[in-house]
Formats: sequence, structure tokens, C-alpha cells
Amino acid sequence: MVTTEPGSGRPLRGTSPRSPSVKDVAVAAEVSLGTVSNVLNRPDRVSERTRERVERVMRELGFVRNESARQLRAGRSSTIAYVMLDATNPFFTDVAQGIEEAAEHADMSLFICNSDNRAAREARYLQRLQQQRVQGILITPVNPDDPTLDEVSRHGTPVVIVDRVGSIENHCSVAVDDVLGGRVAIDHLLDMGHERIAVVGGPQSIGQVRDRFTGARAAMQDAGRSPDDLAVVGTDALSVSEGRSAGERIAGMPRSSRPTAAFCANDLLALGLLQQCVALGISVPEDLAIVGYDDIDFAAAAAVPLTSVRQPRRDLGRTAAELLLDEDSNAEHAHQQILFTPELVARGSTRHS
Amino acid sequence: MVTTEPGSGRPLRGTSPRSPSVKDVAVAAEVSLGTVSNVLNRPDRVSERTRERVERVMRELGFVRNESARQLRAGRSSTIAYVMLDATNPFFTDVAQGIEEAAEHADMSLFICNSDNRAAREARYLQRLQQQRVQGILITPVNPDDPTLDEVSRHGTPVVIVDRVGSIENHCSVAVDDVLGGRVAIDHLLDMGHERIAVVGGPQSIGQVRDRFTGARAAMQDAGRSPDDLAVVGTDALSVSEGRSAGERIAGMPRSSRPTAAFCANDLLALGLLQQCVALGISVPEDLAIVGYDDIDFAAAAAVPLTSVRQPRRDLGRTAAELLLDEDSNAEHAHQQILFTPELVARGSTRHS
DNA sequence: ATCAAGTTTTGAAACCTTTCAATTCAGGGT
DNA sequence: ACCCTGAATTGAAAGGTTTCAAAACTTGAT
Repeated sequence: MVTTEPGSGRPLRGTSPRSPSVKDVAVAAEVSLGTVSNVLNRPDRVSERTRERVERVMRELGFVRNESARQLRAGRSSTIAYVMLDATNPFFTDVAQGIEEAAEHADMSLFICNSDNRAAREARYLQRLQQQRVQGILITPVNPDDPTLDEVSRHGTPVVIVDRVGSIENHCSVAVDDVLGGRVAIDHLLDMGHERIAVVGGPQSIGQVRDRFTGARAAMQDAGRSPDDLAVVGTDALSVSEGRSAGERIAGMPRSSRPTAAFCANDLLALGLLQQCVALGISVPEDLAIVGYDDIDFAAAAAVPLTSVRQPRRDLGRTAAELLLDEDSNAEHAHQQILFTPELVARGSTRHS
Repeated sequence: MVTTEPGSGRPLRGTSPRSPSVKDVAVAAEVSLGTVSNVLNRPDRVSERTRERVERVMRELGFVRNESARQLRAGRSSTIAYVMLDATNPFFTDVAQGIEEAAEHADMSLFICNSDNRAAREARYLQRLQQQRVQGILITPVNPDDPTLDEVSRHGTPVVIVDRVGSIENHCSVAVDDVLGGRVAIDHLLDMGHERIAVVGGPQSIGQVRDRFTGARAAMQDAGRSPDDLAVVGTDALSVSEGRSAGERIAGMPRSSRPTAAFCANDLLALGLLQQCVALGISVPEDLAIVGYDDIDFAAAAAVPLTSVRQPRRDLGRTAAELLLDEDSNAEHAHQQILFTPELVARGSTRHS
């Protein structure tokens, strides 16, 4: 590690003790303060000549609007926020992209926070966002039943739940039908003729995991099989490394009873599992077929392309943001719960070549 | 897609027309407004009894500090921002995690923005952040020589360049030595006995790409080979899909002149290339050895684990944030350029088994 | 009782922008 | 010359918080 310092120290410090305000502009342009404001907010009300003069002064002085004062006066900001559950999971970054699209379209700023799956951090962010008087909060909550969420919206800051379903009493929500997704995955594996199927994922405290597994059991039931035939391989998180460890456990099972297919609660797990299988000489899909969930870009890019349950990630984000913006602007707004349908994308990890 | 609406409409709307202010609290607690502020900011100056009473009233009224007013008075916020280049690249999300660590430690809020590699969007964010009077801006710029960056810091908002080196006159920067990284990668491939090496990446407008390739050429030179012996496979972006397309082009070369090794400008490219090779029956590393760059988590998780040049991503972020905070608080602050050293992590994609 | 030395509380000013009613201005019509 | 109209400009108030000098109160000592 190399460090360089400039000889001169801090060259430009102290040059601008305070940035110029509308007042300074008004004085320099020899107009009233109200006129400066008009230039900023209703340029059509200002004569051509004055407007140009004021604008020139603004440039010369380097005037930058003070958003705090603006908000204070206006009572509300033009910022919305997304509190995401896990910034390192591509699923959520794609959702965020969708949100950003909608926010940009509505000329709103988007403030992204990462709760990192920690309730305490989530709570801290919620409080800060309320203090900032953001226009609304999109959140994939650690726990969708957390009463804090209700408090926030009761308090006047609209909240939209993303990728979970909250109480319809208090907020809109946009999610994908995880139960159906679980069903689809298992149906596919049954179609492929698999008899011994494992479900990989956890902890059960994560709603997405519960729902996907519920769907998996339902699919078994409908196929005339007992839901208990599913071998449950639990994990502590939905990460690549947990997937690897699940792979070790599966590899350790006696060949005769070892599952021939695994349904993973998300793609990170599936990729870890896939890697471990390859490392241990279990071929995919011949010895073990694998289905993931989310269809992140890396799923298709794996050396054995991963079959996965695709969710409309961008749409999810965009729709959520649109609901939020509607709640902000439309007095007639009624809370809605929108449920998207997932879709199986079959690739090499389940297809015999 | 299914939509549900609640029968009752919007249950709690209009309940809180305006959230209570310090003034409301003061009235309800029968103290002066200054005392309420003291409870908030200097609780030790307030008698036990009064403090409790005021706090109780705050809870009852559901008082939430108005951050705009606070900032307006204080002249500065307690927020810093990171303008990231590509939210879907795990490298940057890891950097962001490092920043967040430092910010959390200093009890600052972090505002994350995604320029998505677009200069216009970056400019828009910079302007908004200045308007918000953030305490400082961390940025991985689309173009580190953009004069806008200098303007921003001249204007009083400290700017720290992350993963690039800017003008030391005006800002600190924290980067990893990309030239060295390129060197290390090629040295490794030469060590493994490769003669025909390709470099994959682009566009050249991206500084990271230029530097890594410069290092690659230097390594050739030092090994007594001509830099021109490197076959350059250009791409339009640093993405998985561009990596796949590069793979097609390499596969299309005649066997006799086809490179036996490829150095990719980042891991996304390398993963795409790897996938395409597998799909086209080119075995890795026997027919083509691959070195990536960044060592993102997915690199190790690929079915053929990827050799890659690791950068201390979290440290990068943390250090950058610390420099920014120093610039905010330390009058003696001198701009620094910190350069971290990358490190090669050899894995299966270059190792003959 | 009185005073000094704290401790606690108060009230007013300041931060910067926006809004809106009121004022001034310019020009045309009589 | 005068009035009217519409356009342009002004000035003051408001919004919620923090700060700080000044005022009020407490306590203990004389």
C-alpha cells in the first residue's frame, strides 16, 4: 500500500465559507428575493431580461439550491427510499433497478439502504427516513409482520412491501407467488421422472423459504406422493457458501437413498451446491438435477446452466414504485396487493443431454 | 397477476394532517421550545423530571425530528453518499459494504446511488447530492477527469474517488494498482508455460481496462516477449453476455493460432467466457486457461473455479469512507492517494489437474 | 435575610426557501 | 392627461430546529 501526499496541503480550502443563498443572488442581481425564487420555480413569470441576469449571477456565484430549506417550506421531499434486504444478492439489485426506472421517470430521487438482513439496522434506517420526511418507503422487510412498518405508515409515510405480503390494512405490497414457484419447480422435477427429491434452504424464519417449500409439498400431494418424501436439507442462510455445505451433506448420503434432484430456495444456494457437486465428482444433471430460484444472471452463466424459477424482478420493482407514487399523488388511492406469477426456465442442470 | 383490494379503502388516511413539531411538544409538556431542544440535544442540561415529562409527551404525540429543519439550521447533514458505477456488479456492492461499515461506525447515514455507467445520470446525482448538502461524496466516476468533480469539491463538498485515481489537487482517492494487477495475471500465465495469450475486455474508455492491459503488456515486455504477442479480444462492456460473445470469437479461431490462455478485464467477462467454452466443448483449463479480475464470490463458485486477481474490496470502501470522514472533521486534512495491492488467487481455471 | 454560585429554563434570532397578496410598471385605448 | 389591464416585481410571513445570551430558580453559606 503506497501513500502519496501533495506538497501544498489543501489548496482550495476556506475559499467558500458558506455557499451563496437566494439572498446573495438577489443582492448581486439587484432584484428582490421573490424574483430569484420565481426564476427558479416559475420562469415564465419573469421578464426575459431579468431572468437572464439572475441566471448569470447564479452561475457566477455558483449558487446551489438548498434542498433542506426547500423541503422545510414544502413539507415534503422528492425522495423515495428502498430498504433492501441483501445488497449482495443480485435478485435485489435487479429489483432496485426496476424501482430506479420508475423513480427516474417520475423525477424522484431514490435513496437505497441495505438492512443486510438485520432487524436493528432496518429499524435505524426506517427512523432516519422518517426524519428525512421521504415521500415514501419501499421495503423488503426482515419481518413483514413487524409492527414498526404499520407505525411508519400510520405516521404518514407510505410504505410498500416488496417481495413479501404485509397487512393490507396499512400498505400496498408487490410480490411473486412463491407457493406457486415451489410447485412449479417440483412439478418439473416430477415430470423429469425423479423419485427422491431434496429441498435445500433455510432458515425457516425467512418467509420466502417457507412459501417455496409449502408449494413444493403441495405439488407432491397433488402428484399423489406424500409431502414427507421430500428430504429437507436445511441451511443457515441463502448464500453460496451455505449451498456448498449443503452439497457436502448430500454427497455424504449413501448412494441408494441419495436424492436424484434438489430444489434450492434460491440461486445462490443452487450455485454453491452445483459447484460442490462438480468438485466432488457428482455430475449434474445425471447424478443430481438442480433447480434454483430467482434466475439471476449468474444462473444462466454457470458452467452447467441452471434451471431456475424466474421472477419478474424489474417489474416487481417498477410496479412497487408506481404504487408508492400513486399513493403519494392520488387521493383516491386504495391499497393493493399485487402478485406476479413466476415461471420455470429449464436449462442444463435438469435436462439430460 | 392477481390484484386484491381491501373492502374498506384507505383506513387511516387523514388521521395525521401534519406531524407534530417541537413547538407542539413544548406546548403539551408545558415547557419552552428551547427546553425541548435541550432534551433532544443536551439531555444533561435538563432536570430529570422535566426530561421525563418531555420524553413522555414526545412518545404520546409520536414526535419525529424534522431532519430538514435540523440541517437547515446546522448547515450540514450527517449523510454521505456513494455514487456507484454499476449496482449489478458484485465488486461494487462489496465496496459499498465496506463504506457502510465505516459510515455506521461514525453514525452517518449512507445514501447509495447508481450511475449505471451513464455520465448524465451521474451528473444528475451529483447535483442532487450537493443540493442536499451531504457531508461528502464517494464516487467511482464514469470519467475520473470530469471537471464536474473538481467543481463539486471546490464548492465545499468533499469528494473521494473510489477505484480510480483523480487529481490530487482536489480530492483523496483510494484505488487498487490495476497495472500491477494486469502484470500479476500475465506473469502467472507465463509461469504456467502459456505462449499464446489473449486479453479480453473493453471498451478502452474504461480506465480500469486500460490499466490492466497496460500491466499485461509490461509483463510481456519484462519476460522478453513483445507486448504485441497478446491477442486483443475487444468487448463493448464488462458483462457476462459480452464474455460469452468473446468466447464465440475465440472458439472461431483456427486451432493452431488460437490462444491457450485468456486474461479477462473482470470476472463477469471471465464467467461468460467460461460458460461459452464449456458450451462449445473447449475444456478449461486444458484447451484454454482463464484468469479473471476482482475475485467476486461467484468466481470461486463457478463450476470450474476461476483464477482471479483479488482486490481488497471491503478495505477499499472502508478506507475511502474514512478519508472522507477525516476530510470532514479534521482541519489538518491533506489529500491522499492510497493505492492497494492486488493479489492473484490461483484456482482450477488455470491449473492443470 | 442575603448573597454567591450553580443549575435550569426561557425567548428570540437565525438558517434558506417558497408563496401570495399587494404594489409597481408599461402600454394601449379613450 | 387618464384609466384600465395585464405583466412584472416586491416584501413579508411561514416552516421546524438549534443556539445563545439572559432570566429565573435552587442550594448552601454567611
